[in-house]
Amino acid sequence: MKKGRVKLKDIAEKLNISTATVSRALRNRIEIGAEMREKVKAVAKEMHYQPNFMASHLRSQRNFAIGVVIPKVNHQYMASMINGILEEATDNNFQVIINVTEHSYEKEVKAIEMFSSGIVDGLLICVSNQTKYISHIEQLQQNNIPFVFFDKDIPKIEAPKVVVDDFTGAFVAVEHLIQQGYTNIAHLQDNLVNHGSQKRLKGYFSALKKYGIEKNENFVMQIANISIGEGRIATENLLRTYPNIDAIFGITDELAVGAIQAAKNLGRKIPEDFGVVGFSNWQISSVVNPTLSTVSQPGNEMGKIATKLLIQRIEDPEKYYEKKPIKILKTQLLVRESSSRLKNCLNY
Amino acid sequence: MKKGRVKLKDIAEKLNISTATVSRALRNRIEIGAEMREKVKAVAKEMHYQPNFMASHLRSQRNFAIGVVIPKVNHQYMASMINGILEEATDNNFQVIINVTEHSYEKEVKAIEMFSSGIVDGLLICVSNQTKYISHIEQLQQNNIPFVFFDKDIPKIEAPKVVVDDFTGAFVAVEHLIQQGYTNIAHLQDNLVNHGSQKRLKGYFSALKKYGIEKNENFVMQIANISIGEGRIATENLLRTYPNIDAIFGITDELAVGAIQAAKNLGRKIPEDFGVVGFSNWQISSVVNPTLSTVSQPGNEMGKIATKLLIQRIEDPEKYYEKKPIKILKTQLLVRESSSRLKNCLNY
DNA sequence: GTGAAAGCGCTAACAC
DNA sequence: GTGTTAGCGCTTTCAC
Repeated sequence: MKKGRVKLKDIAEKLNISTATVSRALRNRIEIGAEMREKVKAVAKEMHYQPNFMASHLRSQRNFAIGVVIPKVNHQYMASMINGILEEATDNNFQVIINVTEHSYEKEVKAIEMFSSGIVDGLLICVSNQTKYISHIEQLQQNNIPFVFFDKDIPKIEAPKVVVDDFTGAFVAVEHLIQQGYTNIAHLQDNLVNHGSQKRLKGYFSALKKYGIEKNENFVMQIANISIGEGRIATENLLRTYPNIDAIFGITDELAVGAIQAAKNLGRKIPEDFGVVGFSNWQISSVVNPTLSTVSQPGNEMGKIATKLLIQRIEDPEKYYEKKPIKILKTQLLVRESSSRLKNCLNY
Repeated sequence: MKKGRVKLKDIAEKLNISTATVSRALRNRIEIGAEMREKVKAVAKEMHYQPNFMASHLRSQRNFAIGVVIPKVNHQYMASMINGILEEATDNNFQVIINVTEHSYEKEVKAIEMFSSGIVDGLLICVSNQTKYISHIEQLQQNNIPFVFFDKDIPKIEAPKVVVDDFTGAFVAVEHLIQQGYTNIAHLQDNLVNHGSQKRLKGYFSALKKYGIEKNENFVMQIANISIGEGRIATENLLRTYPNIDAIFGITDELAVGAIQAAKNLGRKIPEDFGVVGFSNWQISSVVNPTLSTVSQPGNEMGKIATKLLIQRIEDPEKYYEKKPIKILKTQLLVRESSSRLKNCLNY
């Protein structure tokens, strides 16, 4: 596209053949003899030919590329999802283009608009936690662009989805705290916009209920901008107001690490006086002191499944048009030091 | 591109005007009257028109998009670089497409080939630490595709570069350890393929020399696959073989955190008996116990500068063709607990 | 097997 | 101001 780029025509002229023949030879079409094919390929290589995506895909209406929209790539779990996506896509000869929205609704809309404009065959979407409106997603459906939600779910929209079982993940985490003997368990939440967050909240309440612990709405803190520091501040405030709180379930590991810091600052002994469990198994969770118990999610598997679903419907839209499967993957509780009050309960 | 996608022609027919007028109206060209412009825009919106990137850019030879090639997005520093890139690009109305190579040479080549095919106007490249061959980069130059190296430098290639001062960063870190009274300072390295790594090694040697400490090649450990675990294992081996080692300078925070774990496992008191300094200021460095001193790098600034340089040469290739500036940014030593043997030296 | 020609959706040059 | 026309680089009929 820049001046001087080698194109099919240049190769054709050099060999005194037509561009059609060159195009066919480079794409290994059977019509072309082996001899000619090799000759063309040799010249193409020699001239450093790079096919022009724009042109070929404008013509063929196929890209062999998928777009990925994600809010952030800041921890183990996200990284493993991307790995899963890349592995599955590469196996199917698809390119992957990633667009990071930084949890901004505007950037998400822009990213999806950009991907809608013919650059990719389909989309893998993980919505930001600021996404309250969904018209940009509905537009995808109207434009017949296949997409699959992963990690984050928007219940209102009917589409294939791959998510983890947030409810059970949270339930098991809180149940574990209760079984370890903690009774006044607070919960650090995000802004609760996301459906998964709401399900984790329900899991938290449900576990309390099962063990006959009365729920206290004041024990749930909503934190708009999640960070270790915010988790620490929120926990310090909580513990000053309600000194009887003896455990924290954080909706992410960042908040949970903040809770550990706060508890230590206030002289609580972890896990003897105070228990903490996080969610997602970030790298920090195995480094912090004490190490943080957490709910790990199968990121790689999720990326792979989502990508497979997407490619299926790219390859055969009619066949999969009606099918909107929702895959719910299991989480795993990793018990580390921050919640192992009883003996022999560490499993990681 | 999918069946039924609305195109310029559909809008034109509905309004009984030409596609050219529609195109101009949508792009706010002055030739078009305000009334017509609004009418066209309204219809376009109503019909959910999405311009086709492929077509418009094939025609105009301009994308307003830049590609980013990076090995991994796994820590604070990388994330802040990407933020810087996104901020600067957005300010200039450029889209950003990111391709993660996972430190694989093959993926890097594929990513660059894909970006070379007209999808973006220019490239921001951070090479992987496996990149020993450079023909894929040279091809970019032959194809006149503007690019800027950032973070990682390939000395052999003449191109605009934005890097940090690895030599001084390492020098200051090791000097700090010496000033804190550590004398047998080992160094955990990566595979030394990367030029920046080599410069950090030189900085390490140079600081030792300045203070009359004889260098010991056995104190430098090369680690192929960097991780916390590998850092721990390497340090344990080092300390068993050379018990007199009393400090570690790690080329990344991951290795340094591994060193902290190893030293603790072997009963060394940090920072009293043993000092550790890392590089890059990952999130883990402020969470680990004791907190890790590290050399922080101005990621956001680097991303911004690299993006600015790239956009300059996209906008005006002739003017900047000859200029291949090399910007070297300053690092900052953050002294935390892991190396603060003397009083009042903490600065972070 | 190979070439000629049309056209993917859009924009720019040129008319009027 | 607006329409007509050509063509970006490629793939794909349809001839031969």
